[in-house]
Amino acid sequence: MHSPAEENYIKAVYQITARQTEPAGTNALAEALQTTAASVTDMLKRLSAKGLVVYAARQGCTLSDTGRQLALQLLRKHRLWETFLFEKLDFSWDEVHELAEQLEHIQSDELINRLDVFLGCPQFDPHGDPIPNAAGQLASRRQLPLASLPLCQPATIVGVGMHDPAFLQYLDYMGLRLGTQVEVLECFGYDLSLRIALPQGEERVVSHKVAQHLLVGA
Amino acid sequence: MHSPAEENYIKAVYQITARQTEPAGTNALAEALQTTAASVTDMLKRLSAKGLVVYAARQGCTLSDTGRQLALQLLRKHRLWETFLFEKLDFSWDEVHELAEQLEHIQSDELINRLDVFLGCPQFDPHGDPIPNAAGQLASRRQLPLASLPLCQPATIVGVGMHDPAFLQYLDYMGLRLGTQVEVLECFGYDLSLRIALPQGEERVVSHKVAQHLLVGA
DNA sequence: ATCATTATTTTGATTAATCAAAATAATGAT
DNA sequence: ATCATTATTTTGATTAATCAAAATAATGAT
Repeated sequence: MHSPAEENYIKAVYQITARQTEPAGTNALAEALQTTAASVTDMLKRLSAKGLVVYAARQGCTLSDTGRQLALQLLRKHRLWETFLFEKLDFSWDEVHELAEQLEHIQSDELINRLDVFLGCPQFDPHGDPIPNAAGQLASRRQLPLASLPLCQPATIVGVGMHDPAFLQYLDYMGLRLGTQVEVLECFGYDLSLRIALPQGEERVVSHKVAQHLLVGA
Repeated sequence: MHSPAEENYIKAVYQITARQTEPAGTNALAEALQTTAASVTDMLKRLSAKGLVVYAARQGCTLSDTGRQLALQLLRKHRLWETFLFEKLDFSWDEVHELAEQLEHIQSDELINRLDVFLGCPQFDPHGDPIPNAAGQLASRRQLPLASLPLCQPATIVGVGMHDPAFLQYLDYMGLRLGTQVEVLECFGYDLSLRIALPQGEERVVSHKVAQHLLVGA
């Protein structure tokens, strides 16, 4: 159906257009895909001919409806494979992304649906990101950065706003995992770092940057 | 490291040279890979330059030591994925091959070793074929075709000599699965078909062709 | 409005993988 | 030994994916 290269472009367009209102630019795509602008222009023409993207020279690129559906299916596959690797094969949450980048290109709806059932139809992946269902729908959830959580209001860690392996390893080291109960005890005005309470009377101090990328549900 | 196309050639050379003493011919490879002789000649030159095969024009092709190691690792990945699909995702033994053809190209030793552990380090795949270990070693086993089993000697189905989905579906339908106890009650001289006993007093009659491709362990 | 900078596209090439058709080597029968 | 058949390779092309360098369009500052 579609080559891995094509699928990677579709994912990149999806990701870039998800965080901005303008169409994805050639350079932004080249950056995201670790390739050159010339290659991107070339591929966008092919994807446009296939009806997966809307593209006109120098206007940038957006996904068509079919392109968006494809992107959501890829996201579904990626996140289900991540869940499999984390839950069943005991990979850590900083290791699963790279492997899922390969696994998401396996072509079989039947396989992915059975994997979904095998995993118990999870709603969220190991990073707390929502897993699209077979129809491409994403669960939504009430969440806010730990940095925005009021003092003395217990909450649960439900996700991360950054997927950098170093950040994830740091969170593991600090005992800050999905599902962990947290409560902000004190905010230091100087650098906005937070003193937080964990279960069993444990305490941690985390920087503002960390608190911005730790998502909690009330 | 190696492209899926290269890996498929290596597998084909392995399979062909496993069942004959001569090197694999260009046409035989083209047939196995569903491609043309011209493409094969071309690829053999590239694989030879990479040191994976031994090839000289019009002499046919054999695997080098590194090529053989690669072939065994591919076989390991293929059979472990088949086992996963069969044991965990409830695919039937006639469905697993095609999916494993894709999955075997996933590049990660760590992944495959963890999958191995997750599956309980199985020695044999859903067809009863041995799974190479991480060092490329294959378990061997005493086995013979049901057609060669003496009368009134109980045995267990341990493998199949043919992987055609239609054959595997037929065996399922007849209740002839890996692990099933069988005993030959009678051989009909006319067409060499066999009347066999299954557990719980069940009986079946199978053709000589079926009996040749059903492998049993005494 | 003009010009320098920046973003994007075009041009010309490359590599991997493929094929059809033509050329060549090997084989087997006489 | 010769010739027809068969197996294999070569030649010339194609497509997908890529890139460096050149060309072009858009943008923003003056």
